[in-house]
Amino acid sequence: MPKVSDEYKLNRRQQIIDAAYRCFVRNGFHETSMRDIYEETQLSPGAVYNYFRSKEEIIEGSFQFDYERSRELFKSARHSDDPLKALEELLNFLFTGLEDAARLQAPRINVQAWGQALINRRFQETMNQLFDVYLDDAAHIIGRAQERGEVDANLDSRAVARSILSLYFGLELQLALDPEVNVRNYMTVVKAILRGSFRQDSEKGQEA
Amino acid sequence: MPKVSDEYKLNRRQQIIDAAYRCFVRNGFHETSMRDIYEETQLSPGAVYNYFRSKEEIIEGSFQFDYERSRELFKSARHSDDPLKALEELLNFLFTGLEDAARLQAPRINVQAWGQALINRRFQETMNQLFDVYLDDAAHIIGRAQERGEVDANLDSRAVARSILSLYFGLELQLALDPEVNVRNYMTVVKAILRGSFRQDSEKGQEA
Amino acid sequence: MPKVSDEYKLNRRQQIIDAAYRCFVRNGFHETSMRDIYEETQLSPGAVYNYFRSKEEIIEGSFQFDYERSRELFKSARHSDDPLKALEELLNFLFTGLEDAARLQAPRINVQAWGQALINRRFQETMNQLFDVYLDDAAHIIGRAQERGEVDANLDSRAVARSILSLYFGLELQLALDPEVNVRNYMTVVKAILRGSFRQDSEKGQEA
Amino acid sequence: MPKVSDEYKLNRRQQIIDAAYRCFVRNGFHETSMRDIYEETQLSPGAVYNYFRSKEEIIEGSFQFDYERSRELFKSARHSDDPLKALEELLNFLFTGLEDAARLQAPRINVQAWGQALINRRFQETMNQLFDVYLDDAAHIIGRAQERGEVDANLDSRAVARSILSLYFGLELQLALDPEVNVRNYMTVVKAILRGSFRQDSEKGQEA
DNA sequence: TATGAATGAGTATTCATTCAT
DNA sequence: CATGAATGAATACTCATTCAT
Repeated sequence: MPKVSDEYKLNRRQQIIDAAYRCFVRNGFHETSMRDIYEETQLSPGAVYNYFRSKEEIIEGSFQFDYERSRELFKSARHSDDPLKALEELLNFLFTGLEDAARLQAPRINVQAWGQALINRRFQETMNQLFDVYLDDAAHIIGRAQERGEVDANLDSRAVARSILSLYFGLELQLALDPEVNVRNYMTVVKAILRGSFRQDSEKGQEA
Repeated sequence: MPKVSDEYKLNRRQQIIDAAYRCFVRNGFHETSMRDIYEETQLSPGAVYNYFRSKEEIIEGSFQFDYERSRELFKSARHSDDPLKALEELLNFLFTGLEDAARLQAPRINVQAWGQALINRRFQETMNQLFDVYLDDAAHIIGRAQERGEVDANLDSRAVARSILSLYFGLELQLALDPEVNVRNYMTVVKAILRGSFRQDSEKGQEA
Repeated sequence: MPKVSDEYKLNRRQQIIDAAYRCFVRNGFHETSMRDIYEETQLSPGAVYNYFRSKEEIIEGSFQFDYERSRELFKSARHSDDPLKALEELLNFLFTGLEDAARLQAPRINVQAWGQALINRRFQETMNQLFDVYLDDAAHIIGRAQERGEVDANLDSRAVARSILSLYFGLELQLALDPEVNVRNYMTVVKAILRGSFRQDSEKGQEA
Repeated sequence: MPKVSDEYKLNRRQQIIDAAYRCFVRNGFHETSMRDIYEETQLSPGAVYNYFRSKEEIIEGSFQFDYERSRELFKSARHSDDPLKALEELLNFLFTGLEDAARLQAPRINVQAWGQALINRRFQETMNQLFDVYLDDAAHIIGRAQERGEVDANLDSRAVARSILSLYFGLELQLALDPEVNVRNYMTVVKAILRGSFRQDSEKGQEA
């Protein structure tokens, strides 16, 4: 086979990642052998190794957050006039994305990736970077909401950011174990928390 | 060699689990070989296999939620006069437990266990059972709070329960990646959410 | 299988080396696969790896010069009253050893080892050490013979030592390619060289 | 692409051999992959295979004694009036050639080729042929010297020839391991052996 | 019960070679 | 002639598990 277009190569690469993805969803990273992958790909072992240097590289290739898009949204939320509203819109985007991802069983991959991140240096760094960026942005947004008197100023803004992250990743975990989880209802709850309408006024009235 | 007391056997069993636990924290389930385990145990391979039928059994043995105690607390919370208060106390207990567990690096084990649950039938069943029980109890408590007009009745009680579960497991994930996470501050945020004091009145005043 | 005597283990080790030796003689280091070795051993792959950490270790184990014995002889030759006679006896021993070794096809292994020494650091060091020791000793012996007026003092003693080494290794090479080479006749020539009786007086008489 | 001149093809062929030679000197035949070779050549795998049918053919191509020239010299030495003198000149030529070859690290290739000859039929035949021709010629020359009373007639002429071959190949081995070996000094020793001046008269005088 | 030597299916990866373009 | 993607048999080595002592 002669020289081949970059597109051809990217397609092949994607083909391998897709095949690996299906294997990983079925059997996990460790129960999936290279054999499984290249049989699923309908390629020869050598062909797979033309596109990836190792199994680990394939694993890394198989989970890709839409990092760019969400980072962008976080950034713009930082400068919004109404930080909580921007945060809500952002979460709306993220949770909707999760709903789609769940249909592709991405949570199954990602939950395994968390475990991998505890073992593998490169994974860990990627994961930490991701978390830190999100935490920083979210904490900043919360901080601004606190300045505006919209969020209890006594709360640690980073802790609030962590709780929001938990609401996201906790849902991802639950979706991994059960893809039928009703994401819409869950989102409604998250919004209620952000809006302060989770707890009813009745009691507050009593307290007042 | 003569028959040996049950206590002796239990001790040996625990000794193996402890050794395995240390290995798993260090290197994860899959990067830990049986060799690693029996070297850490100072036992022979055959000896280990006298107490566990397989590596998988050891893995299963190595993560044990304090299932009994928390179930009990959930049960009693179900019948409390002040469900939200009972829930808060319950979460207080669970989060404090997590703080302790983090010192033993248990979250590192549990996060891996989530990944394992996606692959391994038995793990999955255990995990689902656990989740379902917690979800059922928490949803029931929330339902009662809704009946009492303390929580927005429009929210799906199970979705609320899921969000609470997320706040717990999301923290566990963050602790696995970074054991220095400030659990106290996080708990304060969770309480603020439950009490409805997360969002400030200022804006609500405007709405009124 | 329980704990086993050291003798047992040494025997197994030797059994593996012997099997590998036969394979190497047949097919060389590189054309011999681990599979060949453990099939020749009638052992399982794992069993072989209980005794050797790698194929390379087996290769190293498979060629063992009688280093100790010959070193000893070299040493004592250094202090002999009649250095050339001692050297001759020494060579007698070495060549006879080679004759025996040739029956076991050892030269085939050693010639390959020379090639390996050019590639592999550890081999090279071993080989160089061996050569240096022999060269030093032989050069010293020649030096003493020169002092006694028995060898042309204009010759570089180390170069003489090198030529003696060549007579040895050159024979080994020839034996590797053809085990039927007549070692006795060859030894006679070497002795004639050492004794100066290789070249006939006839011509010298003419010169006188 | 159009048909191409023979010169072009020969150049390409030589280019590949040169590249392979460099690789073999560095890493040996077996640690050198075809990949190494065609990367060193700056050619594609397919291109290399247009000029050589296999890796083995490249290996064969990479070591080429100046067979023709030395055969010629041997032949003429056979018919010389002064056989020993002719032999000395011949060796002079061969050793000088070795000195040059050592600068190109040819001994490193040849020592490996000896090992290869033990494994590979074609190599073995080539090598044996070479040896036999040399041995036959050298033995014949020695025989003539014996007839002329210049060499001890009791020595087996073929054994003498073998010892001379050893002096040559033994030096090659030593040069492979250490290219700094002083070839000039070594040649002086070889000449002294041929001339019978290696051993001093002093002792002989005593014997007389 | 404890031992640890032995098992052998399984692993990721390599690499000489081919052939469609 | 040149390209280089594809092939796939072969490789060294691992590791959960067994079982004779």
